[in-house]
Amino acid sequence: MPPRKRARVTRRTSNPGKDDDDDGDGETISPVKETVPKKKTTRKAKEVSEPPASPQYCRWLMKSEPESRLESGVDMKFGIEDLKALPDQTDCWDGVRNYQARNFMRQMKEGQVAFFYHSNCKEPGIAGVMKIVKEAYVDHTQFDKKDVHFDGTSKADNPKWSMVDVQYQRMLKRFLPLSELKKYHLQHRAKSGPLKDMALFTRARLSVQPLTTEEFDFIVSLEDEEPL
DNA sequence: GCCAACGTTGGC
DNA sequence: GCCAACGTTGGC
Repeated sequence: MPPRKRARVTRRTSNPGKDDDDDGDGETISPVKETVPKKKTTRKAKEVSEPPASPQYCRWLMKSEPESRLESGVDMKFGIEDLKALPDQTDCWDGVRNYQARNFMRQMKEGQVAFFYHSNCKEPGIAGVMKIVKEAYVDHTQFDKKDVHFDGTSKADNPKWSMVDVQYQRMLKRFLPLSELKKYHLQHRAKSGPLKDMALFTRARLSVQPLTTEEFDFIVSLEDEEPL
């Protein structure tokens, strides 16, 4: 991994008390309902604790700030151009300090794709596409006292935070501004369309969020449309 | 720079 | 376990 990483997104040092909530990702967004096979006397508790029956997503959206902003003296800037400029155009997505976002990263599988979203900037929106090239592993910055995202409550034998590696794939043919996505979202909410429940609007502050394939495909199709 | 939305903390 | 205070995210 590259030398100096700026962080992205959610920081927050949490505390020992309530940590680990495994993974469930409490969600309200679940597209798929799961019927729990409760019956059966023959089967005992299946394996240990179940991997929570969460719907499995395979498309993602990840936010990062493309413009300079100092946080504790450290520049948080990391836009898609910065990812593209790295060796192998690959980087680890460190610094996520929000349980829901972390849990989504833990669900990511190698080869899946994610939108690179530019947040907290002049023109927020989706800039391009990247690919997950390494599944969730320990985010080392939680143990680095010098890092902005150091978390003193995380223990080496039970690390709290994870990250994945992402690789630049391509820019979108045109930048898709949040304002445009929002128009579609409102339209689709009124008439029912693919973006009616998009997490970008229903869970505004989530820095790592899932997309259904319908949402993803619709958004990609906008590349060839005139700006709304 | 403002501030609404919302996650986290911690007293009780 | 409730909930008020607090801190952060991120659009505008």
